[in-house]
Order: sequence, then C-alpha cells, then structure tokens
Amino acid sequence: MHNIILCIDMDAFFASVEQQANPKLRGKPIAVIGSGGRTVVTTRSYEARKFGVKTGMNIYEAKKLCPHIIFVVGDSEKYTHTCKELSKVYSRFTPDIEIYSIDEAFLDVTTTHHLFGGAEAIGLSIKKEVKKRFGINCTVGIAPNILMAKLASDIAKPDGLRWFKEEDIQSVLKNLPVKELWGIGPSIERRLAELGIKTCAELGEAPASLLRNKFGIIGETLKLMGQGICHRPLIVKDEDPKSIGHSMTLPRDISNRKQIEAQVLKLSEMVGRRARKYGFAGKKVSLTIRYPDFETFTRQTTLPGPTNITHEIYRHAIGILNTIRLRDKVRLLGVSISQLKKEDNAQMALFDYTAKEKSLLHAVDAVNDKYGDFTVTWASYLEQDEQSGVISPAWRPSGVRNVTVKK
DNA sequence: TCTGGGGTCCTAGGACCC
DNA sequence: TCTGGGGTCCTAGGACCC
Repeated sequence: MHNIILCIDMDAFFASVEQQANPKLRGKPIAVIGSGGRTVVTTRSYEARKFGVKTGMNIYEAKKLCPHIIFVVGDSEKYTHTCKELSKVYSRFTPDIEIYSIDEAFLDVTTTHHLFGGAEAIGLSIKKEVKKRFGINCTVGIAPNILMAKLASDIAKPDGLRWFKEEDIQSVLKNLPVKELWGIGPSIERRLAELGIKTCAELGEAPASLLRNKFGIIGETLKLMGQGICHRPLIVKDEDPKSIGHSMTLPRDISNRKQIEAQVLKLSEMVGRRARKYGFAGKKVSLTIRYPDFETFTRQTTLPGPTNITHEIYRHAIGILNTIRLRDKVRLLGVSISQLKKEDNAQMALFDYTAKEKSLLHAVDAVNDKYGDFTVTWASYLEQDEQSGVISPAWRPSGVRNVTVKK
C-alpha cells in the first residue's frame, strides 16, 4: 500500500489574486512587485510569461520585454487571507496538511481518499472549489511521495492535474533532466554533469560510491531521488523557527554612518518585535551587508544569553559593524537572530514588558540624541514597517513566519 | 535603470578541552 | 624527539527553496 500525496500549487498566485480583485487586470500581462524603487518581479501572470518576463527581473527589464505590462504593488494582506481560506478547503479532505509556502501545500490522503471517491476526485474537487470561491487556477500533482507529487504539479502546470502512480515513475524519470527535481539546483546539476549524469534515470543508476565520493552524505539521497524515491515526511505541525531576520535594500546606496545606524536600528526593531510577539529570543545576532557590486557577506556574534530586546540586538549588530572596514557604500543591510529559544513568558510577561518598552525608547532616544538631524520616531518606524509590506512566498499562515505586521 | 526578501540545511576550518 | 585523537562550539559561506 503506497502513500498518496497531493501537491496543490496555485498558478501565478499573487498575480491571480490581483487579477481576481481587479477585473481590469484579467487577461492582461501583469507583474506583482514590491514597493521600493529597486524592486523586482515577484510573480507574473501567464500573459506576461509569454513575453519572457521572469521572477526576479527588475522592472525595466520586464518593461523592455513586455511594454504593456502592468505593475501591481503586492498586498500581503490579500494573499494572507486567501491562503488561510485555502487551508480550510484542504482540511475538508484530510488533517495531514503541510502548508509548504503561501501558495503551495501537501496533503496526505492515504487514509482518507476512499471517503471522497479517490485521490483524483479530491484533486478535482479542490481545483473546482478554488476556482469557484477565489477565481484562481491551481495545479494538482498526485504521487506516492512529496518529491514526485511536486514534480507532477510542476509538469502539469498551469491549471492541470497529474497523477504519477508507482508504475509510471520510471518512464517519467527516463529522460527528465536532473534539475527538474526539487532540491537539485544549478550547482548540483553542474557537478552531476561532470560525472556524465544528465537525466534522472542516469542519476538513479549511478554507483552509490561515485555519488558518495562527489557529494558526501547527500550522495545516497541523490541516487534515491533519481529513482523517484523520497522519504521526507509531511511536516504537519508548525515547527519552531530557527532564525528571525529582516533585510532591506536601501532606496539608494549609503555610506553615511548615521544613516547606516538608523537603518540597523529599524531592522533590529523589526526583528525584535516579531521575536517578542511570538515569544522567541536568540543567542546569536547576525549582520548582513551588501555592497553596490553585490558582494554580500554576513558576520555573526554569540551573546551571553538569548535576547529579543531591540536595543540589545541593535547594540550587538553595531558591535559587528564596528569590526568591519567598509570598502564601499552599502546597498543592503540585514539583521537576524538565531539559536532561538522559547521565552519563559510566565516570568517575563508583565514585569519585563515595561523594561522592554523602555529599552526600545532608549534605543530611539539614543539615536536621536546622537544624530539630531536624522530624526527617528517610534511611530514613523511602525508606519514604515506596515508599508514595507514584505511579500515573501516563504510566508506561512500561522506563527512567527507570518511576516505581515498587523496594527 | 541594474539585479527582493524570507527562510533551512550543510560544510569547512579554527579554538578549545580532555 | 617532528606533529594523537576525539568531541563540541564557533564563524563564514554556499546551495537551495518559494
């Protein structure tokens, strides 16, 4: 008895939601972008894809390829809401659901499919319901494991449904390039090519010792992947995060120390606030810097104990900054905390709350005292955070990964 | 007119300890 | 008279994903 896994993947999710919300956008090439001036295409409608517009392209490039493209600034609230509603649809068919990202979910229907007339019937029901209630298309892949279910949905896109049964898998993988597999990117593809391995079938037949030599511990896994085998279970319950971070490409490159520090404070507050909201504190603080030429690096430091206090995060981030001799202006700054621990909120709750609030104000005051010409107000920060409206496909509907900051 | 932001996992090398 | 070896913690960086 094989498992039956469904991969449900929304087609051009953000763009579809926008087209649904605004009928004028329907049938037209649109691209969902971020709010800043140096933003990129996050999602593009299928009409825009025809012109070669890709995710990650800057808007000028997209415009050049597709002069009539319509840019829409993403609205995470909308996608958040739709995603939550989608989860409700899925949960009618099984309790074993992994919300993998904002637009993708895995459903294990091994023990429930017979209640609904089979896996394909479930897939079709979901497609129909999603279309009816949200006006958007999705693609369903069905297979004995996540790896193959994901492949099935990739291949069936858009608006498709594909079922890879155990007996189909070998022929599917026969001439399939290895990079089509989830988890094989450009680097592994290149290194496999060095061994003369181009297709999944070749990967599945390659000597385990050869793969082990070249790739170490993942060698075995790669071979299994080439055979369409995958043992990764669904992650049904929300796991604790390992890190919490924010980064920001600045409107323009800066070298002014005051400006850099002000941005680091802002990022520290965004990180601290999210950590406090969900009751986590981190023992490591990292600072990421990107130069105009795109060289990017991260420096981290370990603290005596975990913290989620803005001012402490800020202090350590600045401590790191002080060890770096900047060779150029700064394009992007990032702050994150890791080695997270759950906060003992029974103890921290009331007593520490005011202490934390004070520390936040202190941080702001400190910056303002020092750099009167770059006035920082707490309210202005909060507003900016709302507007920055980070739309990350890594978003999850619950818990700390909900990056959306609500008032 | 250049190229976003949120993550996870793995590896390699050095410090330190027994 | 060359310089064991295991374990853990730490930092930096790469690969991959949506």
